[in-house]
Amino acid sequence: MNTCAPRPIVVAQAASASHCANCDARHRSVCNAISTDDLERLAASAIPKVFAKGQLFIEEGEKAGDFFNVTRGTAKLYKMLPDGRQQITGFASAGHFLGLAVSDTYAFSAEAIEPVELCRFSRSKLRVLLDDFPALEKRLLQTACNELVAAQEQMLLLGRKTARERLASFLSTRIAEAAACGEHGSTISLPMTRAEIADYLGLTIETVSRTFTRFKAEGKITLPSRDEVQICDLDWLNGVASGQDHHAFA
Amino acid sequence: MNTCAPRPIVVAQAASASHCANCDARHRSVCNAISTDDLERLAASAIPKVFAKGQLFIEEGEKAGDFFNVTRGTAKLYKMLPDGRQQITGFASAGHFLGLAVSDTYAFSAEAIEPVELCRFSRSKLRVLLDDFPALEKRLLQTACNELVAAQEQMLLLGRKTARERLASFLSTRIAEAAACGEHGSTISLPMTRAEIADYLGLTIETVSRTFTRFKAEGKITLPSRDEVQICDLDWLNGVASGQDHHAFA
DNA sequence: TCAAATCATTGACCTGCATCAAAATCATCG
DNA sequence: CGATGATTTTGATGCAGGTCAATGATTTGA
Repeated sequence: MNTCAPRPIVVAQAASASHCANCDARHRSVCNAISTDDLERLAASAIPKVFAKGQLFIEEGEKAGDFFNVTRGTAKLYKMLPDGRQQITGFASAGHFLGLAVSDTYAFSAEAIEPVELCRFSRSKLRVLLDDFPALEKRLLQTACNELVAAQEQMLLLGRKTARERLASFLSTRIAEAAACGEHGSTISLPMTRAEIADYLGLTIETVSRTFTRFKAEGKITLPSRDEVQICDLDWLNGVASGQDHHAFA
Repeated sequence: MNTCAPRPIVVAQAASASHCANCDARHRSVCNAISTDDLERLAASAIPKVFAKGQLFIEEGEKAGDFFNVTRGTAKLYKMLPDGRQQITGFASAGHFLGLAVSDTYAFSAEAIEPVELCRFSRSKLRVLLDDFPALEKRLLQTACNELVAAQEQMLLLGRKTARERLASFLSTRIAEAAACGEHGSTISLPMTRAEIADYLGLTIETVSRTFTRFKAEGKITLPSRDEVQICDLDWLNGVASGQDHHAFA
């Protein structure tokens, strides 16, 4: 069974306490552009939904009728070629806004890689919200700019970095994201499989696995469990990630 | 000498006819969000500039004080690794808005690959414009979304496509862009060198050259000159670009 | 007009990562 | 549990595209 609510569920509250007011992801999502007083307006347009691991909830090429805001869990965003080759363009976790596209069809697919909770906005309802709350639009533009910067960084990775550098960049980014969320440990947990890491980094499963093994053999990381990585030498990791010593052999 | 104005220059007009009103690129840029009546307001904030081929006008990591809107010519946008490896993330031609970044430093560098004319906006002046013209902000968000979609497509290319597919995608996109600008011929002119194409596609100069040669040998394109490509079989090109027949040998 | 510099093409060879193929480990559930 | 299937690791081998090295072609400038 896929149960998706490991935290206490707040059921059928009085109308005054909207689900938006209780949302853990609010402060880190675009919704923080809406003042507390206006949260009910927001809550009226946002329909909470839950998807089990493996469920596809955005499909490339389909009519783009809805926007989503992830409040819990992680989804992979990806594009595919007709013969099945897949490129994951990003992982969306709590606070991530999905569907930013002017076109009337989705440009990518999205699938839950662990139980995902999100809020759904219809295109039309979002338009009304944007007209009523210019701050929300500003916030959305900011978000889009940040994603653009991340996308450029990923292009550098995919176009010019070696397998070692790609995996180091991936781990380095994850550590930084965890730190930004207040988790300052040296261990990160990876909700995605090796196959998904490979599809994100433009590599194969085997190369990802071998590179993990080599990092471990070099004493730079440990692998406490299948989905945990402990970074032993963060400076070294960041150095490799940024492409220093491409041809050094230390 | 680098002279950059092959078209008649409009000099020192009466204040009533602003440079924005005469701008060829206006209708295809974010500036078309501003009504004709308000053009003077826009012109007062936009300072025209010219850069010769080879000039760097945005440098990654520098303080991001200005935004730019290209009105003529082409610039390459790129990121570099410390050892010189370069990834071009895009080519910006007339109508392209540059500098979209929330951070206070530029995330990429920009260099003119042919004489470039552009309008410069200071961060502060742009902010005022955005506050006064919400439509401009909406337009900017649209633009950012479109670039995001293009970036995702490029990630698919860099992460999963073969050299043949990459070059075919590049040519296919260029043909489509030309068509969108009203040029419906089967010949495209490339303002960039082979090295720049390579840095855009995540390949080497040699591989780009060899792939061009093979396409020519297969009768799918001709190369009338160094910077022109004529597409003989557009359907074939689009097929290869979209990754069909990865393992076909026709 | 010609020399020098830049850019493009072509060829020979090499390597990092992909592919193919087991084996080992882990997760799920009857 | 213990069996079954999924995931990960490891090994052997192959190849697409990189590297190195000339040679042509085109542009630039004196």
